[in-house]
Amino acid sequence: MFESIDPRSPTPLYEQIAARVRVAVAAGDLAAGDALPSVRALARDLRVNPATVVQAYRDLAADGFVEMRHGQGTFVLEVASYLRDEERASRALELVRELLTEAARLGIGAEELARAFQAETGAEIRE
Amino acid sequence: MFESIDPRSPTPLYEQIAARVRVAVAAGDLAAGDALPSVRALARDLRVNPATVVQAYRDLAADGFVEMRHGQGTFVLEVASYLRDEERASRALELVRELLTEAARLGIGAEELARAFQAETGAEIRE
DNA sequence: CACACTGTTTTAGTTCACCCATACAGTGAC
DNA sequence: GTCACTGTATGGGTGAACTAAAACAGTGTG
Repeated sequence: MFESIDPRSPTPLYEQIAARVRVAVAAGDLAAGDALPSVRALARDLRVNPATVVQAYRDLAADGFVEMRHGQGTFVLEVASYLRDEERASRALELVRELLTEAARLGIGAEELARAFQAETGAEIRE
Repeated sequence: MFESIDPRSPTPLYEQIAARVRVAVAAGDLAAGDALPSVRALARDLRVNPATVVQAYRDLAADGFVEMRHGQGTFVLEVASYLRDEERASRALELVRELLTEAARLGIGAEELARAFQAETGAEIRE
């Protein structure tokens, strides 16, 4: 589930790990109540220090995504499940609208954004 | 022109200074060909080290906003259209990256965003 | 030339985010 | 209790970003 962690990426390891968990939850690979890999197990798999995984988990806990239970494990919370399917699509639309608004303020049009989006994600965009 | 610099702000001093110049240019307070305050003069006014002002000016020069002439001063450039395009493209990329980061926090991937973008702008996107 | 301005370069100190290592503490099965 | 797991807490090493200081170099005037 957490194969591709890139130590040379400019984004910190703990953020990459947290992002993986968020994606897994959003994609339904992890449901509310499910246990995440233990700190040590995941650290071993990713060849990373346990404290780094802890930092990722702590961030997720601060956001209300998961709950850390001393001696038991880290578990996905209910709240995370509302971000699914239509809800996700709607949230995506909202984010895109914010992007377009902010861009318009700078005189940047949709075409320019499309190019940037394509450059960043590799997606092919046509007008 | 550069009164309000806040040393306690989390945004670096040199970025604050550079931002002031951009605003001044955008607002027309500084026209093409105008000289910026000298490194030392501005540093004295802002009670900041000259090297800090240099870094701000260097950033602006790298963006094509100004030109630093050894022994003469720093001058606002004619904003050639291709430079504006470059600046716009760079800002667009920055905005898209923020979008992707924010989306990732919610477990929303690039694909979902591409769909939303297409729905909102009518642009055709292919993977 | 000297002089007073301009930007340039180099070096260094401070701070902070990131990551790691290690010891500490709770939980549950046996 | 003991054991094997779980998360917790503390301190340290590393490197990058930021700011500063000082010495170096170009320009134009008299």
